[in-house]
Amino acid sequence: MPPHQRRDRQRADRHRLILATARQIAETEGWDAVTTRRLAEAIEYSQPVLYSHFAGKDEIVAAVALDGFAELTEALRTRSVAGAAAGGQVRGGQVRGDHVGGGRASESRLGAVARAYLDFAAAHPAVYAAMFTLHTALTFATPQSPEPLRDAFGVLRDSLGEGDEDTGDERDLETRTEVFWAALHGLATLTAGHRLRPAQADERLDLLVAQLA
Amino acid sequence: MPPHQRRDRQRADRHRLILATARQIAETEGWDAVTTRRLAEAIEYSQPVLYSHFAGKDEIVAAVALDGFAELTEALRTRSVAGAAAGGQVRGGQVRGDHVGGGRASESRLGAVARAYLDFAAAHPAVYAAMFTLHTALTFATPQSPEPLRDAFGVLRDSLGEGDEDTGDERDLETRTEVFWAALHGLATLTAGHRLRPAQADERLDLLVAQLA
DNA sequence: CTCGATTGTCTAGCGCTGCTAGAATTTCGT
DNA sequence: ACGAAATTCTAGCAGCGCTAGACAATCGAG
Repeated sequence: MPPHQRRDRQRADRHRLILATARQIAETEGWDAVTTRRLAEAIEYSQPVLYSHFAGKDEIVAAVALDGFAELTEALRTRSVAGAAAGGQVRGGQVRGDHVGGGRASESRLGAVARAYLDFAAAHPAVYAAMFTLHTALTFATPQSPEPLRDAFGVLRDSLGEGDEDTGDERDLETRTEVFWAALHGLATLTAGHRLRPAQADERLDLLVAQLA
Repeated sequence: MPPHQRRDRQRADRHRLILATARQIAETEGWDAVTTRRLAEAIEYSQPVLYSHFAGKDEIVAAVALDGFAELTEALRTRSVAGAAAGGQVRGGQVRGDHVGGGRASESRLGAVARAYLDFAAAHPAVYAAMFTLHTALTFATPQSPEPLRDAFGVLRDSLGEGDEDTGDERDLETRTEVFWAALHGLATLTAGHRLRPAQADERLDLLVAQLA
């Protein structure tokens, strides 16, 4: 009955093209350069086409942010196990191609996750800005939060709560995770804004991990 | 020879009026509502007058941010000594009129400063956004940084380095201050973005202070 | 295979933004 | 009181997000 499959597939492709193009422009020239006219020209369609996929520019940014959360989660997961094992080379996903930080001989799982987080923010500043700085209408810290958001938070929590498995204070673990996340987020944004001494990045990370362990 | 004093004074008044109005609109309706037309109408002048005081809108935001740093420094200083003493009521500056947090019976100086920081960010979210989130062209972490910026950082550093006065590691103190600031900034922004559980604010602050002490 | 209907796309334009050139006005020194 | 200088305003430009209505391509039925 429905051989509209091709049209649907083409439409989905264009959907992804819009997001990838928006992301690429944002990453190279900043989000201010991502205008509807510019984006439409880049995908070789007219502006109204964008609005047949997304309700508006905000929704495009939100979609990029959501993808970012999924990629961040994957990066944290990958580096989490790698860091716990030996700190081996990282494969797959969005991280490949970036000159990721040290990959130290032996690093705590907490340190590996923290480093992965800051590496992600540094490697994809525009996506990170879409996730946190630009006020997308994504809700947080509630059951209504989209899945990728809660997943990312979950990896952070797991990396904190591995030492004391059954010590009971799960409420405290949630709070510790929030503080951990806040510290990482602060380091990420202040670093991106050139508000911290660039050379001391590793020093700050080590200190943070030491204080939280 | 120069009785232009009145004109100069009026001009300075108008300068302050512009900043105060911009800040007020931003604080009540967000920075998006601060347009040059809106601002010009509010001060009862035409738009070009704004450009005889500031090079552009960005410079207005930057000026508000700079004022914010001075006020933050004062708030931290005040609450720092108050917290070290007994945690008494706070007076003066921008904090008056706000229902500042607890004012606990006895709190560490570190805790008092941290609380003052988060209170400031919560009480003046638009100013705090101008200081950090909006990408003003203010430089940091260099000798060229404007004085109020280095002052605010200095208060944080002092609150961290009071225990071990002459233990030598001043380099480490600088790094500890950066991490402290990053954690506070992360808590402030994530809280403002409703990304943390509102009820656990005190819990997070206590945990952070305990980990850094 | 053709034709009407449906779907998809584009052109053109609205109200808004930050910003500025040049005209009109006010204020000043003589 | 008048010409010069400083100040302020009117009007407009290019670009923004977004949308209505005209146009073109594709589809299903006869």
